Parts: sequence; structure tokens; C-alpha cells
Amino acid sequence: MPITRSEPAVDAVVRILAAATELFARDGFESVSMNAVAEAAGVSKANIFHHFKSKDELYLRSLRQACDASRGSLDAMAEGDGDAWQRIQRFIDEHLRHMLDNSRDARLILREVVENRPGTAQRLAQQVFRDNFNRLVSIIAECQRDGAIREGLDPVFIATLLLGSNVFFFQSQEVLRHLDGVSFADEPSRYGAMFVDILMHGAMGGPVTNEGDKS
Amino acid sequence: MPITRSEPAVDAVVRILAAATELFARDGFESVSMNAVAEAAGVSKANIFHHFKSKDELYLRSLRQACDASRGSLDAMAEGDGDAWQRIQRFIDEHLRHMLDNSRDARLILREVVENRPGTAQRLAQQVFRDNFNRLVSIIAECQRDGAIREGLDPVFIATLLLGSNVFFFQSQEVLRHLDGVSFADEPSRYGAMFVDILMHGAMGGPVTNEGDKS
DNA sequence: TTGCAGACCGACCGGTCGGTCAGTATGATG
DNA sequence: CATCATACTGACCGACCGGTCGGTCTGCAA
Repeated sequence: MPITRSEPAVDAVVRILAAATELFARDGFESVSMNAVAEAAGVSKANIFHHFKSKDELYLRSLRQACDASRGSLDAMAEGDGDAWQRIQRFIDEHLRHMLDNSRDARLILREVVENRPGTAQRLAQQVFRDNFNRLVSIIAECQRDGAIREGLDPVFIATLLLGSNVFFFQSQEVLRHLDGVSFADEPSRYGAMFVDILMHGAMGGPVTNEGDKS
Repeated sequence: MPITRSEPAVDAVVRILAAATELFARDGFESVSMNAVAEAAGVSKANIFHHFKSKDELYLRSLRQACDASRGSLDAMAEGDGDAWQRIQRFIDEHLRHMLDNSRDARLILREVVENRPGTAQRLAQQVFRDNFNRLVSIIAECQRDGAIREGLDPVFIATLLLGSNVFFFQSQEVLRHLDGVSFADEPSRYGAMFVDILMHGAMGGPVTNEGDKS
């Protein structure tokens, strides 16, 4: 069954998807024309419509592909040995690095979140984020069970805070670079380390935490 | 000098700007046609081009207006009495509430940040954020000088973390609503309170911070 | 009254958009 | 050989885009 015939077709689909993802991530759905995708992929515009029935389907396929890739490579994060906070530290570090390394896919997904059109993006994003999010929540809950995180804190909130910190850094990096006094705009690992420091110890003054305001 | 003549003109400009801001914030620059703006504003398309020389200028004017409004109402935040952490708490609360109340303008600005096209948006956003950001940094630095925040922490980083937390909540609210176990998606003030709690005390387990791993 | 400036509009422009279609090339099948 | 499915293309379509143009109306100044 040497399907030599379908090989160029598969190749064309791959090239179309790659070009579309690149352009959609960089310029957004509306700003990308099918002519541009065709030119970038080295195929005719009609050929794109031969493999994808509409521009929307092409976009959804690009998005889905980016999501699958993102989910796959995040699966391995925070696995391995080390104590609770080392695992969290490693997750933050790898997650942020992953976003920066795969900024094309990350930007495509982020765009979809910010856009939030009813139903379409929302439920898809939910379907994509759920796995990673629940995974992170369970890790944090486990740390809490081990006593590394104090009781009374919501693991879901900590997970949100953690992801939010990374996402904000990723999406605002260019702006941060041009704000006064921002020394960490080009040092994601240092940013992550500072975040973990505050997440662990808080920012209140003095080495002793008990001040008498409560407990 | 009863310029009764120019009143309808001013009124039209105001209506055009309002309609444009609404549509740009909701659908993005590329998705909004001048026909749509004209219809929403109740004027002819030609009239828009009589008052604004291009679609880009209309967009820039909308953005500028949103930025000015945002900056103006943020000026009063974190002013007033109370100790250091009460001021920070109040700033977080008011800032988040301000974004949610003025989601139209906030979304317009956020869109511009995420888009980050070279030069144009970036320098404009920088010119807009600088004031508020420096203000927040100085407040935090002041708290640090008062001893409420421990030394060695970068006030700029804390300001970034603080804004990032709020911005992430704002932009991801719809997604958060559909993730498992997220109880705070519709309670911004509780979200802010939880954030301040962790920012103050950290998340590490036990009332005593020293565990023996270091120091 | 006349003239002018500016607000405003319907109709229209060239160009681009997403999408279609008739037709060609090719390799597997009989 | 003929047949057929599929990959692929150039030419093309109607719709809509941002933007322009000629012209109308109105209030003010001379």
C-alpha cells in the first residue's frame, strides 16, 4: 500500500497549515487573506479550498493543531523528582519557556482568548485548557496535602495566579521592555524565580511573618 | 459667539467616536467596516471621512480617547488614608473594578497590547502606561520604605505582578467561568483579596516559615 | 441679497475579499 | 487500452472594502 499518490497532497496540507498558523498568529484572522496563505504555502488559492472547505475551517484546524501541540508538550511538565516547591518552580519555568519557544502557537491561542466570541472560541479554549489546568491544580493540591502550602488557600486560585503571571509576562513582554525600571523583561527565568519567591514567602516586611494582626 | 452651527457637527463627531470605540473594542480593527460605524453612529459614511481623514485616524482617535479616560480615572486610585497594605489592597480593587466597569475602553487597549505591531501601538501604549505604572511603582516603593514590604524585593516586579494579576483576570474571566472549580470568576473583589493575601503572607505551609531547607 | 464655509449625503470608484468552476495532469485500477 | 478518483490550477464571480466626488443644505458675514 505505497500511497505515493497522496504524499504530495499531505505535503501540501502540511505546508498550508504551517503557513496559515504563522500568518494567523502574527496578523490575526481578519488580516490574513487566502491569497497570502496560498503564496506563503506555495500553492494556488483554489488548492487550499480543495483541502479546506472555508477560511474558517482552515483557521480552526490551525488553532486545533496549535492546541494539540501545546497540550502534548505540557504533559511532561512538573513530572520528576524534587520537593513540592521545586516542582512548582520547574512548572513555572518550563511553562513560560514553552510559551516563548512556541510563541507562534501561544500567540494564536492567546488571540482566541482575548477575542472571546460567544461559544466558538470559549468552549474550544475551555476544552483545551481544562486538561492542563486540572493537572496543575492537582499538583498544587498535592503540594498542599504534603504541607508545603498552607491550608485555607484555594489551589484553583493559586493555579490561576501562576498561569496568569506567565501569560501576562508573555503577552506584555514588548511593553514591559519599554517601561522604566523593568530589569526582567528579557529574563523570563529570573521573572519566574521572583514570582516563586513571593508566592512562597510573601512580600511583607521582616523575616518573621507573625505580626499579631491575626491568629 | 453662539456657535449653534457647529453643535450638530460636534455631536456627530462624538457619536462617530462612540460607535467606533464600541465596535473596535468588540470586533477588532479589521472586522469593523466604515459602513458599520456609519450605521451605528447614524451618519453617512462620507461624513465620517469628512471628520476623519482615514479609518486609521478614526481608530487612533478612539484609542487615544480610551487611554485618556483610563488614565484620568486611575489618577485618584490609591490616594487617601490607611496603612500601606490597605492602600495596595484598595488600588487592586479599584483598578480591577475600573477595568470591568469600563470594559469597552479596557478591551480596546488590551487588544492593542496583544496585537503589538511594531512602533505604532508599542510606543503609544508605553506612553499611556508609563504614568500609571510609575505611580504604582512609587506607591509600592513607599510601602517598602515604610517597612511594610521586605527589602530585596523589586518594587517594579511587584507592580508588574499586581497589574498582571488584574489584567489576566479581566481578559480571562470568560474562560475562567468554564474551568472546573473556579469559584471566583464572578467575584473580582474576592479575587483581589485572595491575591493580596498571598502577596502579603505567601503560600508556604505552616505559621512558621523556616523549614530547615535553607538558612 | 449675495457669497462663502462647512456639515452632510447618495452614488460611485478601483481594488480585494472569500469562494467557485471548468479543466488539466497523474497514478492506481480494470 | 480506457476509466476513474484525486491533486491541482488559472480564470473568474459577486460582494464588500476604504475612500472619493459632485452636489445640497444651512447659518453667518458683508
